Amino acid sequence: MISGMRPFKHPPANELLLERVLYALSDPVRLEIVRRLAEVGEASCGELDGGRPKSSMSHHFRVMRDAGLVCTQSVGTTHMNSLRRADLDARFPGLLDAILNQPG
Amino acid sequence: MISGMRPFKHPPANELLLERVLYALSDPVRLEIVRRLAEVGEASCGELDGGRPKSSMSHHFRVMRDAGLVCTQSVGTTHMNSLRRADLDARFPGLLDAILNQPG
DNA sequence: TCAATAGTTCGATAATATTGGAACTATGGA
DNA sequence: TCCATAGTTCCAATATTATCGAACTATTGA
Repeated sequence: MISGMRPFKHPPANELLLERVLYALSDPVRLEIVRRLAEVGEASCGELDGGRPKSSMSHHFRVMRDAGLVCTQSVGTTHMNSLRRADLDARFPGLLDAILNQPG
Repeated sequence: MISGMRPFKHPPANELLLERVLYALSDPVRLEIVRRLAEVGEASCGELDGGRPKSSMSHHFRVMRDAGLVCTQSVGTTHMNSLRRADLDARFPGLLDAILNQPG
């Protein structure tokens, strides 16, 4: 089978909204996930739940996807998530780095 | 009378939380107010409502104060608001500038 | 002292978000 | 084919937030 099933909706970089990005990052769980992704590059959903229920995690990932923070793609039986660094940097220069450099 | 009545609670710089700051800025009304304050330095509440009811504005200013974004002090019969730039820059270096430099 | 102005606080309502269980889908492996 | 794994979707319950009128407080000026 050709990979890349599961048509997750990822908004194009030029349509990302600053407010949405800030909102997505204002939740401790999501901010931690973004930090982790910045470190490790990519990770499955399961690797990033802190023992939290899958449905809750699924919700948080959707918020981050809708905001344009992360990109999710099917790889075998897991969903790999990664930061949309390039898109974010293009649309909001310096923003992501400024946030990730903060204590927290 | 000695000025500076109205003991508004302004959290100390070292206690500011990144999540709270991001949340406060994730609302279009508040983000616009912060942008405006960055331009004009300081302004009363009334100068920054966009025809919105006073009670709504009061709510938004409180959110921003609690997050540590703005400082409010009584001046005569008005409340003057200003960005807590120095405190924010000390606690979250580069964050405020990065956000204010964004389009939107 | 009285009226006007600026803004807060209270209270109710509506809108939005978070949480998590249960059922469902898709994939890979035995 | 059957099972386990990974995650989504659906749903209901709870919690948080936003909005705005009305009543209240503080300050200035007449």
